[in-house]
Amino acid sequence: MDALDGRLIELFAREPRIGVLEASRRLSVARGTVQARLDRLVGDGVIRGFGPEVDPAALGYGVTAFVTLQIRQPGGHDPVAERLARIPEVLEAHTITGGADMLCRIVARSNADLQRVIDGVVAVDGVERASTAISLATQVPYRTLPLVRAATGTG
Amino acid sequence: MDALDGRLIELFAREPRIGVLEASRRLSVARGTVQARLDRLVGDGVIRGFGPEVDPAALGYGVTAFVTLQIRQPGGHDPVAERLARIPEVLEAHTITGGADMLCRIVARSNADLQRVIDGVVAVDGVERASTAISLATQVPYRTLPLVRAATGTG
DNA sequence: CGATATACTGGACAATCTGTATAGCTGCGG
DNA sequence: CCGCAGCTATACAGATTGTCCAGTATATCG
Repeated sequence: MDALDGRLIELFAREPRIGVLEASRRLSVARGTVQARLDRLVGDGVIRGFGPEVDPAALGYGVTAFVTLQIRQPGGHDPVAERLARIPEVLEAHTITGGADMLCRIVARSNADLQRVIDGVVAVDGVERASTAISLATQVPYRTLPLVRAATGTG
Repeated sequence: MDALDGRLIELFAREPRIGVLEASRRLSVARGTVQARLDRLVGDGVIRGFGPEVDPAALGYGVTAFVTLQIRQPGGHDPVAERLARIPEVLEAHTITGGADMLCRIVARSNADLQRVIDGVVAVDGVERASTAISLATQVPYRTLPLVRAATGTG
């Protein structure tokens, strides 16, 4: 990861459609270089992929909430996670340190719908207790560019 | 959003590189249809973009933590968010309901480095208190495909 | 110091894809 | 019954991709 990698990622983040050739022009390097760098970044897992980023809100799921769970320990976390994964509205789940055992991000169509989703979560076998915090506003939307810049000494 | 949209998103999520033409072949529809659908999905904001997904862990930031903040109310949330946004390791920040005022996702290079990042967060003017939960494992990685399927009645 | 490996440049090629446009067909709503 | 919207099928020029190659500079190693 050097500065060129950083600029490359930034460029593609800003204008994903430009393609390798145009990118090489913008960065003033040979096309083969861009191609090689990109292949390496993907190969190393730095870039997970170029999939479409779907906005849950545009799909009608305008309510986001963070739910912390307390798990009945005997079973362990994995079986719980496996069942949580079956709920489409559970976008993400982590085991965490601290008072709670897991933290998940869920979405719902409305506050009323949120109740339904939460019911689905607490109905998961092994979940003892759930505590919900609704996201009122996304002050900083998920991003990684500043981190890339920090890591590569770019911009 | 109908089933074709769902299959289209799923296809591009699985193999982002295939291109419009190949996608039209896979879905057995005309190329123009795929192009029109894609344009509409992007136009409607359902698909935010096709930017590279960067893995912070591959960049050396292997530690993820969720920090809940209590904010000194007089200033409001926005100035705090604005300052949090300047910290590259803050990947995301929300204002939330419940005991705490904000929840942010941060990353760091190590547990020791996490201390540095948290110090940076609590140093933000307006932050009264911070409570950190380290992510031990990502049981369900961030995903939206199941939601797309649920919303479109796909597979 | 000399030899080898690595990365980048600049160029070439065929095959493919994109952007864009047209015309005809079909189902739905007025 | 008519018109509109969405889809199919097709066309074409221009651009891009995947893949080579040779030459050069920088770095590494013995």
